[in-house]
Amino acid sequence: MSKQQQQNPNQNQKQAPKTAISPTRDENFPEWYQQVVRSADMAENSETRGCMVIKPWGYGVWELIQRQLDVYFKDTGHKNAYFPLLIPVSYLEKEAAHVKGFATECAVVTHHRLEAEPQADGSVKMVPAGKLSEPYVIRPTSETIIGAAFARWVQSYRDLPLLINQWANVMRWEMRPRLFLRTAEFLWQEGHTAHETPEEAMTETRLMHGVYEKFLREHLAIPAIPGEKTEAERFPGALNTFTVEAMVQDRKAIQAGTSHFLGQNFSRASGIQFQTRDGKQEFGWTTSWGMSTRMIGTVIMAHADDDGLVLPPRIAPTHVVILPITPKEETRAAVLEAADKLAAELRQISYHGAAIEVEVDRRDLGGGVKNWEWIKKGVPLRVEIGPRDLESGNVAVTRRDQPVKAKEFLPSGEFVARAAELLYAIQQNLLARAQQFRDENTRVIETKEEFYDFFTPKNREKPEIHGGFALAHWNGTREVEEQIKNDLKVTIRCIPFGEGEAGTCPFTGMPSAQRVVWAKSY
RNA sequence: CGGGCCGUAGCACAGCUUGGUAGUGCGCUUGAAUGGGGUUCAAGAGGUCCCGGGUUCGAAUCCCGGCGGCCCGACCA
Repeated sequence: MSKQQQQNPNQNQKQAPKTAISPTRDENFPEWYQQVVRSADMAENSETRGCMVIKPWGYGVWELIQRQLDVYFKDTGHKNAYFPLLIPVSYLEKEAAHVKGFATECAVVTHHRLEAEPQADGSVKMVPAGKLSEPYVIRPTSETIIGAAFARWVQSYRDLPLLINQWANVMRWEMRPRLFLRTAEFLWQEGHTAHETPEEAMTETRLMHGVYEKFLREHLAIPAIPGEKTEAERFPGALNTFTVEAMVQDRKAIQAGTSHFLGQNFSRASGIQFQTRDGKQEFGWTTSWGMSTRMIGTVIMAHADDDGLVLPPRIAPTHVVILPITPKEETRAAVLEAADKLAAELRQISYHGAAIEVEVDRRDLGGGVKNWEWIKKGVPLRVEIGPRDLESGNVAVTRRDQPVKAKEFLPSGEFVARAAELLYAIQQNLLARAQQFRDENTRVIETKEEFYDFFTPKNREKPEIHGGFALAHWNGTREVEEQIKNDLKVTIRCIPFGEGEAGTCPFTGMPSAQRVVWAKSY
């Protein structure tokens, strides 16, 4: 691409690109993603390696995700709390599988101060001093330190269930960062609960799993397949891991939220013990579940198009942007006044129990620059109001889920009356669209040949977007999973719930209890 | 940690082969026009050419060493 620009820079500048984002999804999906994030002004890379700066527009989306998820947590009886960023290394060591899973990506704090060390050239270098007797890791997750707290808080069966959630940042030293999708530091929530019986803990695990599935569908307009992880993909230290797997537009899978049944592994490790109803001592049964800023990346890859971000209205920081068209100085004041009046009327309208968020963009920018900015930001509704509309009483409305030029003129009053309805319709349409995309790219597969063909690009040199979700049988062994992963980089994303029909594993000819979902993944 | 590529203005890059005044586009500032679609014109600001050493009258350019980044692989909530 850069070569083309070098060869013919003038032509490239004069030809207005057909799409706001280049390259397009088909041309280069990963690069398209980066450009969407940048064009929407959501986040940027920081000078701290692997970490991002989340800018107001991106953080606004996160705040809405946070706010709405939190309601579900509260509704299901959870309370928020906060635990330390730094975890003593000895805590991690308590659970063997857990420490093994996270050891390779821990940032370690070994010192507690800096000392000035004069250099030969006269400058001063600050070097770590005050070595800690026991190092800390910056939390990659908080099971161990929350477990230690739970051990203090839980004495009796009367203290159970203990239902806690924390909103926090965590750090996992990633080798290959990508904005929102995989960064060294990210924001998330982690729920941690302790229960009296395994049944109760499992019910909790499944309940929160259901909350995630519902949240994705109703708030992010993403249909996800709920199911269980195989042993190979399980959370380190968990007995069961449940996932919601979404498909994004390059047809890969992304894990959009996980809920773990931890059995007594972590309560043994942390000493979460309680006196039972019949006076015995027993270890508690714990769960944990989390959803992160990765959801923002998921939303982008699920809904954005070649003109930039497309936000589901429920998580759009601004629902309606009003663009005053002020071609002549004489009419300028009247147009702005009408725009403000329209904004005020819209703010009286309720959408999902809160006022519609409206912004009047009065910046003195020329032409369609402003309009394109809002397109790239993914605002659900754009409304133009100009001198001609003052006379006709109309406004020009464009939905972000429709083509850029699909402008509809509506009487101003009618638009106000229908604004909430339009937002519901956009939300609905995005979900339907994503659902259709997933269905079109999900295939029931019976043979090994068909399977390998499905996941092999036609053009080896420059792989096109290919594959999708494959529903195929599996004999339940780790060996098969391993083999497929080595051959195709395809893994089992989940074992879906529901009555699975038995069949034959296409890779081994052995019996299979049910079909599982295979895909390449993020 | 292995293989490849690259460090020049806020961003994207040209210039390096063949050493000789630091460039282009976007963005930014100011002014004017324009105004239902990514607008135009004019003026302007902005650089330790990654760092250190060497060769040379002279280094962004050549040589040596270092540091940093990107991509592919490996690893992976």
